Amino acid sequence: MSEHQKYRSKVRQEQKEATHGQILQAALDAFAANGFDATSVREIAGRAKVNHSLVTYHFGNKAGLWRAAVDFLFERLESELADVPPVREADTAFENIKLFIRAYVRYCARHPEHARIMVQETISASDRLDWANRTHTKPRYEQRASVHARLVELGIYPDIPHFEMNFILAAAAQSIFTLAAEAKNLEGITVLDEPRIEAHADAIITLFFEHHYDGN
Amino acid sequence: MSEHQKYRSKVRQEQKEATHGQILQAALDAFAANGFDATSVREIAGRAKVNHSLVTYHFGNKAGLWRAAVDFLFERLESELADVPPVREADTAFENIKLFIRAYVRYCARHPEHARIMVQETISASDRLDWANRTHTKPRYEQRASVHARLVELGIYPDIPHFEMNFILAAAAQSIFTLAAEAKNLEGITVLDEPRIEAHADAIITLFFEHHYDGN
DNA sequence: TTTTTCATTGTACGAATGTACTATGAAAAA
DNA sequence: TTTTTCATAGTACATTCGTACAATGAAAAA
Repeated sequence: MSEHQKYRSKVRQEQKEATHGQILQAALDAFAANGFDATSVREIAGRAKVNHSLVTYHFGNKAGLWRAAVDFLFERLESELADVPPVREADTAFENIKLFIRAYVRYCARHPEHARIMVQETISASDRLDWANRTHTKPRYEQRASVHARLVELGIYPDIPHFEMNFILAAAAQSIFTLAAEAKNLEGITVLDEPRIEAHADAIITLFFEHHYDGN
Repeated sequence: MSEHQKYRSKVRQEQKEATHGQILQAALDAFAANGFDATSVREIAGRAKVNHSLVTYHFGNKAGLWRAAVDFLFERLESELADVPPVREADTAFENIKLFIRAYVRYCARHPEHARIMVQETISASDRLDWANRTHTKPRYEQRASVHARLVELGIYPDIPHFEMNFILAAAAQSIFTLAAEAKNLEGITVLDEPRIEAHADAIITLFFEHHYDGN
């Protein structure tokens, strides 16, 4: 092979990347549905319609595939929320935080596997969680902390710790989509259609920011 | 054996019930930590320090043990929240719903395994979930729906569907305890000590009922 | 005392697991 | 054309799984 050849055959490379992507997608579905330990490499390969050995070939091992899947999730999150206007100017901060909440609710509905995977891993307190927090969650968390401080300063957020606010808001936004099976079961509702998603964003915004009981 | 003998040896019966209870407790811990499929009967037996065959003997099979564990959880929930004053009288409704929220937050902190088990099962959308919803969740949900209607009528709750309110409130109350590993990881915080539990209840009540941003 | 009961223990087995390994064969390189 | 590469497929293996079933032995019953 020529020393200068940087690219192998384009056809082959594209085929390889297609396989890589199929396995990754199948892994996202399977890990979200069943969690890491209860998902078998062979099940993922079956969903992706490839031989089970290809998982080892493309990702080293099962844990490597999981990390690749989680990398994918957070990179997509970052890119899909990239154009939400930042919370900075006092006169637009209130509208912008509501825009952000709405955008995040839509993201949760579009990609429920993200929260499903992370919730299961958090409950198990695995060392995969440590890795994911170090690599993805914590940087984002600290970034939001400064936004939180600004919003408290502006009087938009009540003066409760970011720690509390972060968990409450994330849980409120994610839960009906992460737990869609419960919604289906309790109300016969399919939670992932558009009007219902907007209704959920409305509910959170109303409850947190636009509702006030004056104490009778 | 005499036809009239209803009770076998008390000593033996107590010993048997003790074993039964040990297995049940171990199952709660294990199912909460790893979910149904990723928990092995042998691991549960190991935690309970009994032979693995006793699981089959006492509970028929793994699924039977799971159902017994979930029965236990909901019965304990019922009994531990039994003496929270009901929301009926208009002049005490606001205080009473806050009392209920505080009591529920405390329950979530005291027994995080409850939400952990149910969340994992809901994400997996197993048929164990169908059983649990039919047997436990749905009756409680419908009971709360009537309380919700009363609170909307009184102007305490905003006029958003019970469906939304139920998910948001439950998620807000449960999340920091269900996801205690994340709290530990992000802030180094052990979430289960008493002042922090009260702080969490305060945060929810403030955010939902006592905070209002007037727009400006 | 002898017999019966039954909570517990021990054993066994087919199925499924993660992954290391070899084999294959079409396409790229020589 | 012949040789090499490498993405994919097949095989093999130790380990663990749920659970069926037989063995045990101390306590209860007779």
